[in-house]
Amino acid sequence: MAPRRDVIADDLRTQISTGRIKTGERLPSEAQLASHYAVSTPTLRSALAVLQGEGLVEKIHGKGNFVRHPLRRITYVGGGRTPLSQTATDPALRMTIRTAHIPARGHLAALLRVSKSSPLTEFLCLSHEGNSPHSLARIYVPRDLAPADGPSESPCREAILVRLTELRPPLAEVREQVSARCPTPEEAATLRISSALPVLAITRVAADTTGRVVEAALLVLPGDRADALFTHHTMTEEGEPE
Amino acid sequence: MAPRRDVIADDLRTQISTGRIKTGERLPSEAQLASHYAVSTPTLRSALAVLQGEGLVEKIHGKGNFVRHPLRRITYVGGGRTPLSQTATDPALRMTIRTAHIPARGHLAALLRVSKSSPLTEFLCLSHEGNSPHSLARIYVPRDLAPADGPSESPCREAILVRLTELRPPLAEVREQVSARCPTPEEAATLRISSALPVLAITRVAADTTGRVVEAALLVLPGDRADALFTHHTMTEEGEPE
DNA sequence: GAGTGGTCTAGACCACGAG
DNA sequence: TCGTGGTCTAGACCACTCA
Repeated sequence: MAPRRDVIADDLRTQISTGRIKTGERLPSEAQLASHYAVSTPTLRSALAVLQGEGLVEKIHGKGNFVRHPLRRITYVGGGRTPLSQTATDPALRMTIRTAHIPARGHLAALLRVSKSSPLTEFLCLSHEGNSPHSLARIYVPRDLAPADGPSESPCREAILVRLTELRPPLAEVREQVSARCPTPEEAATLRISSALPVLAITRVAADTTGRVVEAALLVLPGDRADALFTHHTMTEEGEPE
Repeated sequence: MAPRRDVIADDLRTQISTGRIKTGERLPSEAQLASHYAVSTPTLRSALAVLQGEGLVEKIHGKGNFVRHPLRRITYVGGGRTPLSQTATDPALRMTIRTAHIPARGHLAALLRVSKSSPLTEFLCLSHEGNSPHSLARIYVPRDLAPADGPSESPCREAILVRLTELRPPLAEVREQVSARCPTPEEAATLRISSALPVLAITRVAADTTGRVVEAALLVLPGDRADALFTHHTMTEEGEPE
């Protein structure tokens, strides 16, 4: 005999996938659902927790439980040609970028192989589809390689990143370390995902032909709406993939 | 004011990390802990759930809650040179392999680009450190490329995989699709992880110079004990990394 | 202030593991 | 059989959102 929690979760999942509860719509209140299924509130809440873990439902305190928009799955393409490869593939994504000038702190200094408190430029990129945040990227470059831009708030979309790519010297090596983990509370808040939803965390370090690190990027992609793809060509004379 | 759940989780986490509760040891029973912290059992259980989500504690029904051994983090190295790159780096890992002959079903047939029910050999690899499973790999190759081995149960460790690597033609392209997700119930059971712990799921497809797919692998790496590393070299004449 | 989710309680009963 | 965790109840009280 299956736990009531799972029975209820299954039922709601079916109602969502068959469209009986429409996407973006609010579910009945937890109290209503609990009495409808004749269970107590904790039981009902644990059923909802299952759906949250699957990324199907989003709870908003004081407002209710909402069916999440099934977002287009994006694919991050490894190899470091562009700062956020997915923007190239999917023009429907909007992107907001915040620029800041900061000194290299402990972890970053090590990644970029620069001395502590040496000047960096940080690009905080958040891509959206509609109102739903889609991915988060923090890109750090030594300040002398960054576009000398105006103050810290620039609305000019991807132009910055394009310029960033043009400015930097040809890359010799791109290392991407990938891990699966739960988001930090801040990441969960910015991406508006449950803190139980796995994210793909990618740390990308790109070095030029002299061995100098020209970029370090910390990427966070919600597991339910993003993959990463790495293609490795052997025996090919510099065969440009894509 | 922080939730009691988090206060308790913090306290237990401290006790674990300072060694006051030793690794591998059993925690006091939930009832004892609940009365010690003066909370109800559901509250205490939700505190333990936090620690399970962090991979610090493992519950075993009917036995108790145990502090997990902090396993060596392994690194999967992309590029597809060896079937499970981490074995090369870490000789302390044991590995059990089960071989089976199966027909290509829907998903696999597509991955390997073979017709349905064409013969495949499946290698089911489970790597261990001590008693703790470390990673799970299901490797599929067309049967004519597989080592013609004996019956379905062969204990001869990595020899099979080595032979597998030697047998296959030189690779031209390796595509690795990486995603972060929660494990399926079966995966959670074999890897003995909580079903809330994120895993890194890697689908690797390797093709030879003629474009024939010679291997498809489904890798599952628990997020708390494995990363993946992809290195991309540009402008280098076939510079063999590693 | 009305309605929503967030947390917590004190106890019940069931299912699993080991002796 | 006994001790363990697994599930569930019927409420209580607090915190957030919005009119």
